[in-house]
Amino acid sequence: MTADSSSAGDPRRSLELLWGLAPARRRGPRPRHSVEEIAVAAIELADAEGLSALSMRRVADRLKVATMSLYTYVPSKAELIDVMLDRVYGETPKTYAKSAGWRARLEQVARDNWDLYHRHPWMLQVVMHRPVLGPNMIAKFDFELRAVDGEGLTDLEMDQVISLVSNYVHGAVRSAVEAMQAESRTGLSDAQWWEISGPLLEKVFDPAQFPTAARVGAAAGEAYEAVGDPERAFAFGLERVLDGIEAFIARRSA
Amino acid sequence: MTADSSSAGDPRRSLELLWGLAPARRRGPRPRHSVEEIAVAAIELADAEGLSALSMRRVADRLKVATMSLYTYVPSKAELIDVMLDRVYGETPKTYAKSAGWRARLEQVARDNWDLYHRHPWMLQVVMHRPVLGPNMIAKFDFELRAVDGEGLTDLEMDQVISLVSNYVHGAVRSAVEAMQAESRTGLSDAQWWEISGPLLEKVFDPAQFPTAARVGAAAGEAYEAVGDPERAFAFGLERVLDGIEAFIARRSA
DNA sequence: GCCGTTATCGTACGACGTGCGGCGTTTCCT
DNA sequence: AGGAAACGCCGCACGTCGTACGATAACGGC
Repeated sequence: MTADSSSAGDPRRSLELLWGLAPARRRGPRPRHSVEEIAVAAIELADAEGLSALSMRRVADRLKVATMSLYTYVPSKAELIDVMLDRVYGETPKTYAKSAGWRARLEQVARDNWDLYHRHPWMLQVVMHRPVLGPNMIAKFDFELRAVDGEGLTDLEMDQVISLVSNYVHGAVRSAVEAMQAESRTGLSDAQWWEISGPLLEKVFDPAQFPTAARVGAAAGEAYEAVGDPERAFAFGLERVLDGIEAFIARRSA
Repeated sequence: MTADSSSAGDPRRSLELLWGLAPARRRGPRPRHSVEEIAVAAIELADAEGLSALSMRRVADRLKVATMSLYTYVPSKAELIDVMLDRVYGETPKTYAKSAGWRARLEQVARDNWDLYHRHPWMLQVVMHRPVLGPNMIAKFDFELRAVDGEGLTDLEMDQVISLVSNYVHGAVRSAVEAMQAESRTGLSDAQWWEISGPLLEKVFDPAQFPTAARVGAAAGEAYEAVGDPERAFAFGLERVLDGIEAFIARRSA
C-alpha cells in the first residue's frame, strides 16, 4: 500500500468508476465535485511534482476540500490512480494516416507513447497489479493492435508485437526521463554532479580493468551532453525493433 | 523523498559507501554491524515483501538494532538503496562462453537480466536519479558492452545497442512480474478477478466497437492462462530485437 | 585513568493513507 | 407539511513512514 499502485481495490468499484456507472443518486446533498474533477486535479499535481507528491491531502487542498471528502468519490488512492491512468490514456491519437503501412503505424504508436510518458512521467512509476480496464485503455489497446492487423499474424503474435513495442518504449522513456529529471530532483546539475563524482571515481576506478566501459562511457557521456540525444537513442532502438518485426512479418508471409 | 529512489543524497558519501572507502576508524565503540550486513538484510526484506515493505524500521528490526543506529552506517534510505542495487548487480555472471558469437552473448545478457529482475523485483520500482557508479554496476556495464565489441560498431552505437536490449528487458520483466504478483498483492486469483470483472465488463464493453481488442484480448487471455507464457512472450520479443540488431550489424559491415 | 571520539538509541516532528462517527443538507414518503 | 432516511462533508485519531536531535555509553590513544 505504501507503494504507488493501482488496481489494488475492489474491481467492481473500480469498473463502476472507470465507466461512470454511478448508482444514480437519490437523496442527500448535491455533490460539489466529481470523480473527473478530482482526477484532473490529481493529474495536474502529479505532472507538476511527481508521483511522490501525489497525496490525498494535497489533492484535497487543490480543490479546497477536506481530505476525507475525496473518499466519497473514490474508495481509495489506488482507484484514483486507476482513473488518472485511464484518463491520460485518452490523450493519445486514435487514428492513423490513411496511406500509412504497418511500419509507419507502429512507429506512430511508439512515438505517441513516448510523448504521453513525457507529458505524464508519473505513469512510469505506477505499478499495475491488473490491467486498468477503462474505456480509454481498451480503445488505446484496440487502436494499437490495428497497427499490425491484417498482416498475416496470429492474434497471439499481434499481441506479442504490440507488447514488444510497448515494453521497449516504456524502458526507453524511463531512461530518458530519469536522466532529464536528475537535475531538478537532486538540485545538482550534471556538471556539478560530475565535478564531485569525477575526481573520486578516478581514484577508485581503474580504466585498465574495464577498458570497454571506460571508452564507451566517455563517448556516451560526451554525446549526451548534447541535448536531445536521448531522443536519438530512442529512435535508434526503435528502428532496430521495427527491423526485427519486419523480418518476422516477411518470413511469415513467405 | 517519499518515492523509493536512489542517488538522491550526497554523491561523495554515496561513492565512499559503494567502494568501501571508510575514513579509517580511530576511536569509539566497535561497530557491531557493517554496511554490507545492512544491505543484505534490506535486500532480503525487499525480496520477500517488496519495496513498499522496505523501511528503516523493518531493516533495523531484522538486525535487532534500534532504527536510528542504521544512520551511523548509511546517511539515508536513498544511499542504502544505492548499495543494495550495486550489490545485486554483482550477482549476474561476468563471463561468456568462449565459442559464443555476439548474438549468443547478447541473448545471455538479456536472460541474465531477466533472471536478476525476477530474483529482485523491487529493482523495477527503484527510480534512479543518477547512475549508481558502484564497482559491480561498472563491471556489469563493461561486461555487457563486450557482447558487441569488435563487431564494427562505433562506441556510441555499442551503447545504444546495449540500451536497447536493457530497455526491452526492463519493460518485458515489468509486465511479467506485475502479472505474477497480481494475485499475491491483491489476494484475488486471476480467476476470481475475472469472475467479478467479466460480467461487469460485458455490460459496458461493446465488442463491435473494438473488434480487434476483443478478439486479441480473448486469445491472449487464454494463452496466458498457461503458466510460463510471459516467458514465451519475452523470448519472442527478444528474437525480434536481436534480428533487428543483426540487420544493423550486417549493414554496418557491408 | 582520562579525554576525545564515535556507536547506539529514545524521543519527537511532520508527513502519509484512511477508519470512524458526527453534522447538516437534500429528497422521498407519507 | 413534516418526519425519516440517505448521503456529502469533515474533524479527529491511529499506525505508518523518514529522519533530526541530544543523551549515553563504549572504546582508543595518551
